[in-house]
This record gives sequence, structure tokens and C-alpha cells, in this order.
Amino acid sequence: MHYRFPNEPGWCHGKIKNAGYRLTIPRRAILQVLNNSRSHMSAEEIYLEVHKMYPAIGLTTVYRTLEMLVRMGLVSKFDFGDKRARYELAEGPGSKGHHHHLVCTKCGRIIDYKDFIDEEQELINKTEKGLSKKFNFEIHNHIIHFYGVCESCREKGL
Amino acid sequence: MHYRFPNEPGWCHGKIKNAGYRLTIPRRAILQVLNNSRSHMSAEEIYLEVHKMYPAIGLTTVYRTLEMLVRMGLVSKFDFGDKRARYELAEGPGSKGHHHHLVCTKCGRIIDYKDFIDEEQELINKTEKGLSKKFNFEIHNHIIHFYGVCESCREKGL
DNA sequence: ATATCTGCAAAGACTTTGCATGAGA
DNA sequence: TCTCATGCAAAGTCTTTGCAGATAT
Repeated sequence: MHYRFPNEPGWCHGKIKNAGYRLTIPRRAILQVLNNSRSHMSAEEIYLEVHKMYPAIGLTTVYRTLEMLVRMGLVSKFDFGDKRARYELAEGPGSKGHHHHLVCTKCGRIIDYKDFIDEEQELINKTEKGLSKKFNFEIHNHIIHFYGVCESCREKGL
Repeated sequence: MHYRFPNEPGWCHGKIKNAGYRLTIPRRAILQVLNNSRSHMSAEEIYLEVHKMYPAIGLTTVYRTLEMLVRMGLVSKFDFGDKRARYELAEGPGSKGHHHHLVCTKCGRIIDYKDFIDEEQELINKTEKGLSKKFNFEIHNHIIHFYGVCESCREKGL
């Protein structure tokens, strides 16, 4: 049997195998969707996308694979207040790079931004260093979310 | 009938009435718990605390009241990845003031910190200004979370 | 060959909703 | 008095788990 996976993030494969996991069709399909579809998708959105290529793959497997990828650090999991988790490929070739989010509290729209990353990095480094020492806390990562109302919602008077 | 509400955040009362809501016993009790108990409690924890004073108050009312308070901006709602919402009194007399969170991904422990707030404010102001203009987005607030492993979890080798 | 992985169905956890009763102003 | 608020129970939503069959290496 022969499978086609165009544009799949091959760099993940080694990590997965090294970690002792098997590289299965569902996992490759899910990685491919994460790599090619839009950012911050919900588990169900990923499932629907994967389903187009491989209708046999179930939602449970999507949840389980995402959990694994998050645990490995290959995928980041977010909550933007709409009560479903959202996922995106973490740093690495194929990811969108370090960025943060602007969340519209009216329509749920999410905008990625990468502005002020340098200044941010400075603050983050300083804070990480300070907090690690003060609380003896080993910091692995951080998130910054801005909440507000987007242009189109303001135009609608929401 | 006479009720006693020691240490309740009276400054909220005016806001509630001004917004056209009634100042009921359950609402006062919930506000009092938010004001006096520890930070970032879950709905159920708040319910249990409220329940000690007024056993008749139900969990549903706690949820509905919190939703109202969040909508009014009196309370902030967070998600720290343990799949239940957490609440705390927002800025204002009685609140803990502007602060951020350190979340232990092993045990779920949450540490509040207020360090580097000045430097942070500088970055936040700059970012807010830049992003508002660039995306025509009206920013209302932001969150910063650091994730990592706390001292006691590291000692346990987790 | 065999330890992992998968899909389905069912269970679980948190949160919301419907509706009749009760209570602020 | 007359809305608005509350409590209970039931429903809803997203996510996790149990288990037998399928699969990667």
C-alpha cells in the first residue's frame, strides 16, 4: 500500500521515532494538517480536515495524538476563552515561529502577531531569570494574550 | 432579617446597582469570598466556600454570578490548563493589584508575581499602541503566563 | 511477533439552560 | 407589585477512557 503525504513536516518524524513512538498514518496525517492548515485549530477542526484525506481516522485518535505532540513539545495548546482547546505547531521548521495572539472577545477571531518580539524577549529573559531565582521555579515557556475588540466587530457596533 | 457580611468589597455594590443588577445575598456572599479567599479559585471552590455561610446558595448561581461579574469587568476569568475556569477579583480596591502567574505544569500550583511590572508595563504600552494601530484592534487587557516546574515538583523528580 | 496504536461507544467533567418559585427595589 | 434572580434537575459540550481488533517495526 502506498500513501501520499504532500507537505508534511518531516522534521517531526525523527523526533517521534526517537521518543519511542510509532510513525503511523493517522499521526502523519494530523501533523500534515497542523503544518498546512491555518493556525490555532480546534481538535474537531483538525479532525474534519484529516477526515477529508482519511475518513477512517477518528476524533479520539486526534485527541490522543495531539496530547502526545503537546507532551513532546512539538505542538502548543492554547485556550482562548471559547472553551475548546486550540493547537498549533510549535517552534521549528514549518511552524510560524515565535508569536503571540490578539483575541477578539466578541467574535473569537484570533490574530497572530510577531511585533516587538525583540523588546519582549528582553523582558521575558529578565523576568524568567528573576522569577526562576525568586521562586526556584524552572520556566519552560510563556504566553502573552491581548484581549479586545477587532475592527469588524467595532464596525458592527458590538 | 439581618445579614452579616464582614470584609465584603463594598466598592462593587455601586457598580452592580448602577449596571441595573440587584444586590442579592448570593451575590454579596460570592463577592465576599472572592475578596477574602485565596486567588484564582474555581467555581466549585467558590461554591464550597459560599456554601459554608449560606448552604442554600447553589452552584448554578455561582456560575451565573461569576459570568455577570466577568462581563462587568469586576472579576477576571483564567484558564491555567487544568480544564476548569478560575476567577479572581479584578483591579480595584480589595484586589491584589496587577499581577501575573507562574503555572506549574506538573502539579498545577499557581504563583502570583508582581515583579518587573514597570518594565512590563513599558512593553505592554508599546505593544498595545503598535497592535491597535496595525490591526485596528481595540485592546482591553492582556495576560502573561509563565509555565514550568515548581521547586517541590523538581525535588520529587517529576 | 508483539508491544503499540486505533476506533467505537460509553463515561466523565465542567458548564449552561429550562422552568417554577422566591425575593429585591 | 413586578421584574429580576435563584435552585434544582436535566441537558450540552468538549474530552477522556475501556476494550477488542488492527498495525508498525
